[in-house]
Amino acid sequence: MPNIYDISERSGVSIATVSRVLNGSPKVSEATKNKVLAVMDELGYTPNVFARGLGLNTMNTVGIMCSDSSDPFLANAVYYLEQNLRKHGYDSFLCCTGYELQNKKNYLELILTKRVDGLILVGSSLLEPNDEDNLYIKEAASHVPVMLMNGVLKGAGIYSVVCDDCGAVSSVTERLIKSGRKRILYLYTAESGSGLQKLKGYKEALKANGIKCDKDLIRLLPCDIENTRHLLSGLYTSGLRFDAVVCSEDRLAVGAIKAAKDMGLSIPGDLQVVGYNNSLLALCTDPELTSIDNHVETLSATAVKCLTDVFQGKRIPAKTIIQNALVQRETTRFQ
Amino acid sequence: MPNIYDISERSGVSIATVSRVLNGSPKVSEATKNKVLAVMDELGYTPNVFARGLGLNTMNTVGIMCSDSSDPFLANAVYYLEQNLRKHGYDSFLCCTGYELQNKKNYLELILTKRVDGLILVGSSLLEPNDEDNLYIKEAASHVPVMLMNGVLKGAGIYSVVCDDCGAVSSVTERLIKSGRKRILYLYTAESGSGLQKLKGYKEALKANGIKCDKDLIRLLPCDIENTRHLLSGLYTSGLRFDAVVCSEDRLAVGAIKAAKDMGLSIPGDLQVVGYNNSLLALCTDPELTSIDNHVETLSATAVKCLTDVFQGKRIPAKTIIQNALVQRETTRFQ
DNA sequence: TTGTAGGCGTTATCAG
DNA sequence: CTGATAACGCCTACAA
Repeated sequence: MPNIYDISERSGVSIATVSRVLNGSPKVSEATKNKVLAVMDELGYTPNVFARGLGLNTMNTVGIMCSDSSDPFLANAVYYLEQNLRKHGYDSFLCCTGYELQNKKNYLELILTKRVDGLILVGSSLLEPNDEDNLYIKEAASHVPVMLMNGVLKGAGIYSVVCDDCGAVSSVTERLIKSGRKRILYLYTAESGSGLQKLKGYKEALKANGIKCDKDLIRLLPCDIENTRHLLSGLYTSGLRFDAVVCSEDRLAVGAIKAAKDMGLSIPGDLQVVGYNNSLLALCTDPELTSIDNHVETLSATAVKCLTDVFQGKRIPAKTIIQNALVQRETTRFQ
Repeated sequence: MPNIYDISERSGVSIATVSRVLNGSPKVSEATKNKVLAVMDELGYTPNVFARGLGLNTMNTVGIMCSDSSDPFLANAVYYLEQNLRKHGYDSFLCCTGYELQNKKNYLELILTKRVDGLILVGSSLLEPNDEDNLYIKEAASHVPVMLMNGVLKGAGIYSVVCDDCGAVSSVTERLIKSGRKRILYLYTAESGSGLQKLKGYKEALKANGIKCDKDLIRLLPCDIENTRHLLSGLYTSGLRFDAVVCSEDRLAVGAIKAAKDMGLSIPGDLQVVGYNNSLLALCTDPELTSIDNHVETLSATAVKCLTDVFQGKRIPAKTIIQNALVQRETTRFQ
């Protein structure tokens, strides 16, 4: 592989001049510039990123961390993030941490080792409910800017882009109530930031409409179709009644739809169902699932925009909120 | 950030010794080793990857290229690849190219620029049907080893890990035939490597069972649920008859299931449906979808294993074949 | 406009 | 076992 000396020699100029051409310095005569470029082309020269990084201490790379990139929502996010970063001239280092705190810590350290220019943490599942367990993130933020996507954490160098999860759930719950539903089941999978926001929205809507919150109607469960299906069937068999289900994940909603069939309930007549994320799954069920769309694309684009703004020394708000939208399909019936 | 000189100074040894400790060289006395380690710990020392890369010309990083990491199959693959690479001590550079040839070329060049140690190209959609359009990959393989996951290309430094797509489709088609189906529709989305392999399997099964291949029953279409649904309904309305559908993607199969409902056909009685990839979608439909599982996890693990073997100078076969398995659910009825 | 020389932080090759 | 010292390839004052 040719280096800057080869180019220098071949084109009869010094390495400094070659370097200048490489970096588009204005103080190089057109003639020498063309000559050098020609030689570079001829020899198939590519600058060595290590050498460059060594001096500049940057490699135009952003680390993306998520718990599990095979989760449909996160997969989408990772995709859009990568696309947007590239558009801004940055490459992506991907890192899937799983759900254990110690792993998250290890990976974060590892990724910092790689001298990334910034960090994007995707998904609220990366944040621990206990605030002191997130100290390692604050520590990281003292080295490079950290963007949280769908999660909020306060600290210097930490920025968040989030959906209005609370508002979205509150709004849809309210619409269910207005359509006559009184016993609305709420299913969620994690006590994570957005999980709690959504729950908050649910409770707010009930309260605003004078409905007492029934603990039996709020269920924390793993994110699994079959499991949800059995749980709901079980609850129904044991006498619990509900006329709507709001879920924090589309997967739960799929389970709910299947359970309805088991229980002989018609959708949306006997039971209305709302999912979250508006993923591909929403189009696969029968009837098709009404779901809250959290605009991953916008969310990702905003995260990248904010991060690159920070790189350029601009000041940006610590928290940016994106509105989400309800996509109505066949599992609900309200205006 | 402390460097090797700081450690050297503080611990009273030369940088050479520090470096030896860093790399676990055996010829360092236990005493000095401990002393150095203590200082490193105290100062929170992290070796600079750029400097290291500069000398070694490697950063223990593998580039992962795929067309679209939000595709459920590719998302899974990316996830498992990342996990496995990390297990072997490699980091992942992710690159989503989209489907245009020129972009693929650009990204490949870009990723090589980053001095990755190897390349994994995921999904047959990265390969062009026209062989000379894949020259850029062969070119890349002259620099670093290239692993193709679910695609085959011959050339020095190019290795493939693939499923037996042909065999899997052939087998399931044969079972449909044995169960009495005669007019089996075959839907596929791309003339890519695995797309053609699957088609080949379909044709082989027909031939082996003395059924003439009807061109009308083979359809190339975009990978979209709604579109598939309408196409099938349209075909049916216009008089085409079929009693089974084999699809190259689960998404197509979802469309087929919905179309069956539109047409008033019962599944699996009037119509049996088989999908491909055994993705989450297969669990969302009603009835649940029988699908061919191509063992992404095994596939990914194998790809990484092979690549790291190559790194270590081992000789590995140019092509490794993984068997896939049929997961029977409710859209088929055969033994 | 161009060239010279020093530095970035490691690793590796020699001597001791 | 340990220490000097020369690469590795690029960037950038500073000089010319």
